[in-house]
Amino acid sequence: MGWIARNVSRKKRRPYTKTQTLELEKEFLYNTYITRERRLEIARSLSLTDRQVKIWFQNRRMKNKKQMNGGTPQTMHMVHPGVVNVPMDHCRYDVC
Amino acid sequence: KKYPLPRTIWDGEQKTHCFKERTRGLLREYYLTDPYPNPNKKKELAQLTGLTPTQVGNWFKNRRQRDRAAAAKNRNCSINGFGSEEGSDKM
DNA sequence: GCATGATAAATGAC
DNA sequence: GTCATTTATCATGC
Repeated sequence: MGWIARNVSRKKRRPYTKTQTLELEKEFLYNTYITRERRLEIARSLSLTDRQVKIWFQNRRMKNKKQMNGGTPQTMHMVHPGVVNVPMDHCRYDVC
Repeated sequence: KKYPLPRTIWDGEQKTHCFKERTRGLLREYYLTDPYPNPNKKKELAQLTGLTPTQVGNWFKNRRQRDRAAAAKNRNCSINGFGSEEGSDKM
């Protein structure tokens, strides 16, 4: 693959804060698709870039889709069955 | 523990931390021939092992990641020597 | 403490 | 946009 000759630096993965994730989840509950305008608004309020919010929604839709058809829970880090789904599997600090 | 994790009705590979040796062997074997299985192959391997296709995908993903890390480490250890490139001893 | 499976950000092909 | 993938990180068993 191309990973041998990869000179262009990749943006380091930075886990989002609890607040950031919570707000994004809230927005996702209202709309799984976000408008450009709303995206800019959220990005500004959460100190994220427009692109980051966009990507977050894309990844979140994929996660949603997987949860929809995946159905059977056999993962190690599942949320409590029976408990109304708390958005966020693990995100501990507000300063990541 | 964070979650008690009740044992669910699931007769495949359970929520174990580590898959069965037979499962790992099977995945390993295929990995050597093709580290990038297509969705159909993933499904097939899933049926063969009792895992979900996602779990199979995760296994290959982790395997590639850790192989790359090992290869990179090798290259660092012997910058102008012969790094044993791909493939790690422990899988 | 490390191996291992799963997940969260980020990228790129299409 | 989706989707497979990479990279870093998390959680857990041993």
